[in-house]
Order: sequence, then C-alpha cells, then structure tokens
Amino acid sequence: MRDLLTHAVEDYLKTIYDLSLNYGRASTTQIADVLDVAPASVTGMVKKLTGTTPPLVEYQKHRGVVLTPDGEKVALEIIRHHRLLELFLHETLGYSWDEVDAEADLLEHVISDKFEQRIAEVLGNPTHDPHGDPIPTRDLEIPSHATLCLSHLRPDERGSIQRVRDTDPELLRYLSDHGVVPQASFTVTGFTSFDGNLTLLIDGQDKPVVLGTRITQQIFVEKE
Amino acid sequence: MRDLLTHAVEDYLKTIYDLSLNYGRASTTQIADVLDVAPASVTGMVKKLTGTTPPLVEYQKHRGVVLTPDGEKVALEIIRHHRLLELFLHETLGYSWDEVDAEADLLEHVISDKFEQRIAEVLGNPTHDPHGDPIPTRDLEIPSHATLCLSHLRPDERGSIQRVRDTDPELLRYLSDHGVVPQASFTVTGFTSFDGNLTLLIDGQDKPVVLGTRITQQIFVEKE
DNA sequence: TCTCAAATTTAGTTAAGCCTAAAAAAGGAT
DNA sequence: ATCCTTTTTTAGGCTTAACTAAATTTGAGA
Repeated sequence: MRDLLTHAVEDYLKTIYDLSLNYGRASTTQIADVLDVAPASVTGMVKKLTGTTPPLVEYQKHRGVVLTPDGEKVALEIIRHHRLLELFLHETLGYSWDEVDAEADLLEHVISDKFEQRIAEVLGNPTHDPHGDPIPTRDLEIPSHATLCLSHLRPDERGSIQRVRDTDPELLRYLSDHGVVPQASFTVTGFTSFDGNLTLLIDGQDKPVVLGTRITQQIFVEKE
Repeated sequence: MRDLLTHAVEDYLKTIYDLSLNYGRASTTQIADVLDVAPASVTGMVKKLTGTTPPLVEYQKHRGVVLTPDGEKVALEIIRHHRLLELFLHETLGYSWDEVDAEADLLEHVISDKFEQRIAEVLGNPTHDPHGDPIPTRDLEIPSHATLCLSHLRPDERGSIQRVRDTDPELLRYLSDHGVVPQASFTVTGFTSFDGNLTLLIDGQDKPVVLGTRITQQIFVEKE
C-alpha cells in the first residue's frame, strides 16, 4: 500500500479532508478547483482511491466523496507534516508567516518519520501551527478547542484569534500588518448588516480593521 | 526550461557529474548501476537531455556522456542542496552521520532557494559537509583543496581524513565506530602489497584499523 | 413537471519515465 | 583478422496522472 501514496494521492486526500471539514463532503469540482486540475482528472483519481485495498475514499457517482478511516489517517499524517513544517520554517528558519505555506506544501510529501519527529522535538511538540491550526499528534488525534467563526461575533463582543484558514499570501500579510494574528485579543467595534463587514479593534493597535464576509468566515476565534 | 528539471533529470545530472569527476565521463551502464534503472532507460533519458534547449549533456553513441556547462550548473545546485542538507540534518536535527544521505537525497530536489539560503546562514555558510566533501558556493564554485586518495599512502606516512566518498550506511557506521571520520589524524602502520590492504592507527585510538582497497580509494586525505 | 444550465462522468489522448527483449556496436584475446 | 563477450541502442509496451471533448446526470427555477 505504501507505494501508492504518491504526492498526487496525498494531495487529493488532504484536499478531501479539508473540504469535508467545511462541507461534510467534497465535490468533484471543489477538489478540481483546489488542486487546479480538470474535473475529469478528479473523477479518475477518486475511482482509483476507491479501488485500493484498503479503500481510501467512499464515493457515489454524482454525490461527492468522503474519506474512509484509512484515508483520513493518511490525510492527518500529511497535515501533521504540513503544520509542523510551517512552524519549523517560521521558528527555526526565520520564514515570515506568509512564506511558510508554499514551502510546506512541497516538503510535506517528502520528509521521513524521523524528520517529522526531530522537528517536533526541536519545537517542543507543539499543538498548534503559526496560523493557529491544531497539529495532529503522532497517533493522529486532533487537539480540538472550542472555536467559532469571526463572522458570528457582533459589536462589543471580545475574543482572541485562534486560526486563519486562508493561504493567500497577500491577504495573510495584510492581516499580519494589522495585528490580526493568532493569540491577538480584540473587540468587535462595528458591523454593517447589508454587506456583512465587521470592524475590529485589536488590543494595542490604534486603528480598527474592516474585514469583509469572505475573510471573517476564514478566521476562527475564541470568545472572551 | 525550469519545468523539465524533474527529480529524475536532476538525479541523472548529479550522477553524471559524480562519475565524470572520477572517470572523466559517464557510461550508460555506470549511470544505470548508480540510479538502479535499466541501461535502456539511461539511453532514453540521455537522448532527452541532449535535445533540450540548452542541451544539458553532450553525448556520442557508445562513447559515454559529459555535462555541458548548463548541465553542470544544475548538478552543482543539487549537490549544494545535498551537502547543506546533510550538514543541517546532522548539526541542527541531530541525525547521525550514516542517516543523513538518504534523507538529503529526497529533500535536495524539493527545497527552495530560500530554504537553501536559510540553512546555509544557520550553519554559518559552511564550505564542507559532514563527509568532508566541499559544498559549492551560491554562485556554484567549488572550494577545492589539495587532497589525495588514502590508497596512495604508505607505512609511516601521516595525514588527516578529509572526505569519505561512499554512501553505504553500514560501512559509514563501521568507519565512524573506528574513528575514521573527517578531521581525524592518523599514521599508516602497515601495507600488504598482495591485496592492497592498508593498516591505520587513528590518533587517540588504541587499536589499528585494516581497510581494503575498495574503501581506501573512497577516502581522501591530506598529508601532514 | 419540464427545461436547461451546471456538475459530473466517459472516452480517447498525451507525456514521462520506466520496463523487457532483441539487435547492433565495441573492443579485448587469440 | 576474427571471434566472442560486454556494452549500448532500438523497438515495442506499460503505468500514472494529467488533458480535451462529448455525453450524461442532477437539481433549481419557471
């Protein structure tokens, strides 16, 4: 089985995992969009992933895909690699927050168990990456915590940033420049109902930030 | 051009570089042996490498292969990656000497220029890797030094180990266990002319080591 | 319920990089 | 100079993961 875990397969499983978290299942088109391949290619790969022993995904024609427990294990292993790498690049090699994702995407498929273990040790076996996402443990459990979407908060509510689920470097840099980084505490100071914009005042900053609906749905927070 | 630099192509170029250093050129069979592929596959790849713009190798049927300046640049880039990675794995992540080669072989094709630069900085822009091999500089020059083959020394000559050009983990561990590591100083205490065996006494060790011809040709030293 | 656009699958290709088997070239020994 | 072995190349095929184009299915709106 080990030999069918190509980079391509791992990327599909990781993508299906992420989409399933957000939508309960992954559609052909969604997967194709994320991986930047043609929808027909996804159909082909998904069929392959169903036909392996053990099968890595469950799939019904025209109904979308979910991971089997075996597929989820592979996905979590890759996600563990990815998030440890992000943290490692940031902490040990001085990468900035918006540079880590692209490099981790390449390295996550290549590093050995030993490499994974060593960087985890060097970093003190962390439970969360620089975006605030949880890092699966070595036996692939996810340390969860009660978070909700920033878009659910309303004026006068306070919270702290937990995770930013977006990979656009420009956006990440913008957020970072305005103090919207994991662990930062803030107060919601405004809400425009017709367009869904939220205004935040990050503790210690002098100017509030206005964030559109798209991004407020990508930022996860803990209420205070 | 960038897109034809696949892992496979890079491995071929690196192998041709190494073989050319030792033999002046690389034969189809030698390349096939190193890369563990069929000779016919080498012929196919070498043809491809001749047909690129710019060509990466020069090749005449039945006469072997050498790198063009362009091919050499690619090879040196990969070799720089490899040797920096070996050192990084050893120094920063605590890998032992015999573990670094396999992991570096995987990572060398994947890391970005930025990663290369960062680990070089962290390591203090080193000029030699843990095996004692020189690390090409950022502009791909090779810092050379006057070394010769251990097999050329004779009893009573003294020297220090510079490089061990072998990748067999068991052998490397054996050498390491017996003090045959870069920088170690030694005296040649014996030579058996009929089989070419050399006996060494490493400074600070109590027992001499006997090394066969194959390995004495893989160890490079500086005379003292 | 019908219709139609969007989503998905099927069918047929392509490009890499490998393989085996067989043919051909090289080059050392007699 | 010829033979014979080794090396190398040719020819034909396989697999993976992508692609395009065409056919089919789905499901939302009238």
